[in-house]
Amino acid sequence: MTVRVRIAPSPTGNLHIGTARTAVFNWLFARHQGGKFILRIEDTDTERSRPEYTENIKSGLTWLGLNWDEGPFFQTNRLDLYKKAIQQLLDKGLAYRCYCTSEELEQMREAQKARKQAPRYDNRHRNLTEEEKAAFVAEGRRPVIRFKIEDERLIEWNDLVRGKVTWKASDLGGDMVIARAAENPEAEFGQPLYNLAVVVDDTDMGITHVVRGEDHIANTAKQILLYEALGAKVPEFAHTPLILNEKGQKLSKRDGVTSIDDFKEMGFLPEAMANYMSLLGWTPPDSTEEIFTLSQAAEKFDLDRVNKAGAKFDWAKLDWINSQYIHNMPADKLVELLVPYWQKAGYKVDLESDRPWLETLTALIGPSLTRLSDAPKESRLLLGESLEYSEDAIEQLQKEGVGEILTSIKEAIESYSQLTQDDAKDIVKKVTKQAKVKKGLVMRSLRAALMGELQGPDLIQSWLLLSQKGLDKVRLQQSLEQSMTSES
RNA sequence: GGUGCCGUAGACAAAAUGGUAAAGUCACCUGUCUUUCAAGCAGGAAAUUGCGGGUUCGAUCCCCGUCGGCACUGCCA
Repeated sequence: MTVRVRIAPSPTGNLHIGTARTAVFNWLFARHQGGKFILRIEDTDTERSRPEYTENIKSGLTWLGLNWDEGPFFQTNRLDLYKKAIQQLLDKGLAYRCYCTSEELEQMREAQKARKQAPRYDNRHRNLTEEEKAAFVAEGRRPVIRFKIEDERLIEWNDLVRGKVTWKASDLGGDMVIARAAENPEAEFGQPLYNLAVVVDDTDMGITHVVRGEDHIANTAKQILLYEALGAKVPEFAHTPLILNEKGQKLSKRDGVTSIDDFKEMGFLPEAMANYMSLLGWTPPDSTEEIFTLSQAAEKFDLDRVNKAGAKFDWAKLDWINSQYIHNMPADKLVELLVPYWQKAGYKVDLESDRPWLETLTALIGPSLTRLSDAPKESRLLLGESLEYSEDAIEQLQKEGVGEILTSIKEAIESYSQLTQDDAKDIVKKVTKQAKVKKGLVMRSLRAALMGELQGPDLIQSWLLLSQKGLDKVRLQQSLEQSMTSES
């Protein structure tokens, strides 16, 4: 039997991290089993569904490297299938028309709550007489279709993550709505609803394993009933733990950044995101190494190593994983990812005309980056024209003898048309000897003069970069003025 | 209110068919390298395995209870 799994997002928002993580698990499972990973867009909620969200979901999955083998299928293109299934249930007497108004239902639930009872539909229209039906119709009411749920049923399945799960049908809230009321008075019934559409699709698409978040557990119980009613084979189920926010609640849009787009924008790499998401609730068998690609994970992935407890989302760990990917990326590749962030920050960089310089810059600041978006901040002193001296840099510049040292360096530079690394080192050595001071003093002073700060990436490299832009002389001059004015 | 699930260090978590001092990773701290920061490397600290009881020679792993957290409880998905 070939394994077939699916990710079935609804296009009512951008690709959410929770959906993406579910997609990761499905993808890993499919790849490990040599099965198929299918994308299905659940757009039966026509009110809230938007094509741009579908696009966002597709591009997000693609960005993460979660390629699908079939689809995307759209539920709105498959309405006939659902209609047929609903009609079938109606014909078999397993479903019926319910004419309750939403006000009536709400009132009923309120009353139940007031009596401290569990809110549920009381199946009041299950056995309407023809006269009663006719009366509702005459009132202009349009019915929904409800699927009968027999309270005494016990639903059981062997969950691939949680083991044996049992559910009493009486805890499912009464007969469930599977189709909305028709908007068109001619129609038999309206839009099919989630649980019905899912079961029809999963059956039709030959889905063998349904891997989804544990917030769907109650739906699984309902859906098993539907599979049986439709005479379909029940697939295997696996319910993964939820991703939790800092407070331990299900991560939701209210927690700020939750869409994959946002993470991309913030400078996270797709490999890092996928890596981190796979670790949210799953551990590889020999788990001392936590940096791995999706394909490497797929080799070892198994649902029985998926954890049952919810996983708290940890920015620090994501950052660390992201930094690992950035640090291990060759500069010629990394630079291409950095350019947009520089440009967004207002720096006029042009990869085509300035590639070697930008690549050297990238190699220099690479190890300081946690997110791609750190690039402007980490490289601003090398990219920017003007310089603001920090307090300790000014202090450094005002130290005795520093002015002379900088002057010597400035003079030394004049004799080079193009400074090389060796030249730079030679100059430092010479000036150090000449001034009879420690090398540290020269380096610190030079750093203060060139960068305006006392800390940062390798100074010689930074100097060379500035030199290639002709900025070293300018800054040396500027710092000399700075030290003079302050000295007086 | 009901139902379900979960509860190992700040976070993610491993392991034991019940058996010697409970993996690993991040964060944190220290050292090292360096002109400096970061990265890297080396090391350190951190858990009476939610709590109480039971079974047992022995439980964190089994049983009972309890507390806490979360999820679900829609003509959303």
